Amino acid sequence: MTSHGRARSVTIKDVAHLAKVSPKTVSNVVNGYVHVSPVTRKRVQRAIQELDFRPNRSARNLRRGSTGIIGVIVPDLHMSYFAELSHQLLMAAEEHGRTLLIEQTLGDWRREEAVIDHLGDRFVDGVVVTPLAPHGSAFTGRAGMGFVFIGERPSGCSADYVGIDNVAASREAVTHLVDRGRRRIAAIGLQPEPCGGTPLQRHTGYREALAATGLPVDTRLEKETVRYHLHDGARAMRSLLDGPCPPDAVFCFNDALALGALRALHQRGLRVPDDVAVMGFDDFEATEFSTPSLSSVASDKAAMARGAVRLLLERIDSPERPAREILLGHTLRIRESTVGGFS
Amino acid sequence: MTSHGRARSVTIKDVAHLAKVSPKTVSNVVNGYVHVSPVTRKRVQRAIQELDFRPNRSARNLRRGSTGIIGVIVPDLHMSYFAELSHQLLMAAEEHGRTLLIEQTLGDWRREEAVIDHLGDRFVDGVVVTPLAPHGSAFTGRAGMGFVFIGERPSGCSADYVGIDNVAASREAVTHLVDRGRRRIAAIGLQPEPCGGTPLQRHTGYREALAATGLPVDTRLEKETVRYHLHDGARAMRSLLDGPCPPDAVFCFNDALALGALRALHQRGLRVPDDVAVMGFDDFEATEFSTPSLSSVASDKAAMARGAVRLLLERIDSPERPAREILLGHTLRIRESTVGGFS
DNA sequence: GTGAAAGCGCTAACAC
DNA sequence: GTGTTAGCGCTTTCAC
Repeated sequence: MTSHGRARSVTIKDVAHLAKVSPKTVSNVVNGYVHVSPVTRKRVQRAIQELDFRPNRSARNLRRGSTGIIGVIVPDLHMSYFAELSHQLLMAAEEHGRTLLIEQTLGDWRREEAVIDHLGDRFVDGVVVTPLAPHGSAFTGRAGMGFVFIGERPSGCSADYVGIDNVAASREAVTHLVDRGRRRIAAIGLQPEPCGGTPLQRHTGYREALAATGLPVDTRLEKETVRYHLHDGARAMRSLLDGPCPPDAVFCFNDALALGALRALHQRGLRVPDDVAVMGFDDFEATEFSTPSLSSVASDKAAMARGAVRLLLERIDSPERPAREILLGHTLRIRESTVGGFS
Repeated sequence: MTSHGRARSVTIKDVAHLAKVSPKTVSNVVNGYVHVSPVTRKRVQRAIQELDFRPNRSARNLRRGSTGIIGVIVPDLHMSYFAELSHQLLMAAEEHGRTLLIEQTLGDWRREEAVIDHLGDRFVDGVVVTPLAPHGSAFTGRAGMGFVFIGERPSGCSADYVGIDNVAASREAVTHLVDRGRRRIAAIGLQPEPCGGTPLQRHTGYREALAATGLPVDTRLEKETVRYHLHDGARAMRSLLDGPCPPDAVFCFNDALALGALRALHQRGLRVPDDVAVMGFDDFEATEFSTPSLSSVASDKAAMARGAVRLLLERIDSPERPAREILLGHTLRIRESTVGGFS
C-alpha cells in the first residue's frame, strides 16, 4: 500500500502506462468487460493494485450520463418510521449496486420543493419520495426525472407507487377494538382539512369500521395533531381524557402517537388495556417493548423498499412506461395494549 | 416551465448562445461571481430561466475536483441514536451547503472496510464516521481522505474527533444510583474483551463510581450483550434477575438496552424504580415517554454534528493540520426510572 | 482483443 | 467585464 502524496490522484493513464496497455483496456478490465485476454487482465490488475488506482467517479458519472445514485426524500430521519424505511431502502439500493442520497423535508413543503429542485441537476438517477403533505405540484413539474412514491401518493399526477391499503388496514384495526367490546373508540392523528393522503385514508377506515358495526360517529372523539410525534399523541390523549366523553379505546394513526398516548394514560393513572385500549399503526420496533406492548398494524417495510427501488430502476430504464402501483399486504399485530396481559 | 424532451439536457453553451454571451459569463452568473454587469446578468438569468438550465453537477464535480458531498458512516440507521445523529448531521451539513451520503456498516467491520473503500473514489470530500468496532486499521490506510470520528475514536491513529467524556459521564450516572441508596448496581452492555472504545469507557466509569463509593465489584452483575438493541437489554436483564444475586439497580450502556430492561422488569412483575432502578445512556427522544420515563445521560447531538462537520471542512481545507478533538459536555437527565414518581 | 481519438459539461487561466 | 482556450478523467465509437 504505497502512500502517495495528494498532489495528483492516480488516473487510468498511469495504470495504462505501467501495464503497457491503452487506457481503453484498463477501462475494460475495471468494468468487467469480458473480451480481455487473461494475461492482459492480470497485468492490468497488478498495475491497478500497485498504484492503488480507483476510478474517479465524477468523471465516470459525467461520461456515462448517470450516477448510480438514488435520491431519497423523507420528512424527518429521526422519526422511527422513516429511519426504518431509510434503512431498508439503503439495503435495497445496495442489492442493485446503487448508492442512496437522503434528504429531509422536515415536513415543510417549501423545503420539499427546494430539495426536489436541488436533486434536479442530473445528480441522481431517480428519486424515492415519502411525501408528508401530499400535493403533487412539485413533482409533476420535474417530469424529466423518475419518481417513485412510498406510502403517500401525490394527488393529481399518476406515478409509480408502493404502499398498503390504508383504509382496509385501519378498518381491521378498529374492528378489532370493537370485537374486544370497546364502544367509545377515539381516533388520534387527523389532519386539517385540505389534507388528503394517508391520514384521510386511516380516518376513512376508522369511520367505515364504526359504520359497519353500528357505532355512532362522535367528532369529539376525533383528534387532530400537528405532527406525528410522541408528544402530539400524549397531548391528544390528555385532551380526550379531559373532554366530555373519555374513550374506552383509541386508534392512533401511527405508533409514535400511540406511545405518547400510552404515556399520557399512565400519567393519569389509567390502566391499558383495562380502562383504555390503544392501537397503533406502522409497527415500530419499539412496540414490542413498550409497557404495555403495543398492538399495531404492520407492513413489510423491507418489501416496500425493495419494491420502490425496483420500480424506480425500471422507470429509469424506460421513462415512458406507464405508471405502476404495488399494493402490499398488512398484518394486525395484536399485543397487550388491546387484549390484556398482566398490566 | 417549458417541457423539453429528455433527448439532451440543456448545457451552458445553450444558455450562452441564447443570451449571446460566452460560456464563461454564464458560469460566472451561475456561481455568483461579482464582476458581471447588471444588464448582462439579467440577460443570462432570463436565458437560464427560459431554458430551465441546471448545471450538470457531475461535470462541475469533475472540473472542480471536489463534490461538496460528505460521507457518513454509521452502523445502523434504524437504531435511534444513529438516526438522531444522522438527522443532526444532515442539518449541520446543510448549513454549509454540503450534501450527505449515508452508508451503513451493520456493525460488521468487513462491511465497514468495504464501505470506506467504496467511498475512496474521490466521490466524497471527506467522511464522518461513527465506528462500532473501534479498530482503526481501515482508516489509517486511507490517509488521502479526511476523516472525523464521532463518539468512538479509532485506537492507534490520531484523528479529528468529537465526543463526550464517557468515563466521567458514566461515573456520574452510577454515582447517582448510589446516592439513591442502591447497593447492588448491575451494568449491561459490556463487550467481549478485545474491544475498547465507548463500552470500555462506560464500564470504566461504572467501576470508578463503585470504587469511589466503597461498593464491591461483582462480575456477576456485569453483563455482556451482543448488540445494543432493545431485546439485548431485555435478555440481559432477565439473565440478571435469574442470577444468584438480583440487582437493585442497572446502569445500561445505552437507552435501547435500558428500555429493553424496563420491559423485562415489567414482565417479571417488578416495579421500577421501587424494586430496581434503571439508568440509560444517550437520552433518546423515547426516554421521556417510556413507562416509567427513563433517566439517561444526555449529550448535545446537534452540537456534536455541527462540530464534526466543522472539523471535517477544516480538515478538507488543510489536510496537514494536526488532529483536533472536541470534547462536549453532558447532562444527567433524572426521570422516574431512578427516583420514583408513581410507577 | 486492443489502440487512437473524440468529447461528456463544466470552470480556471489567461488574453483583451 | 467578457471571450478564448484548454483540460478535469473517464468511456465510447471506430479502426485495426
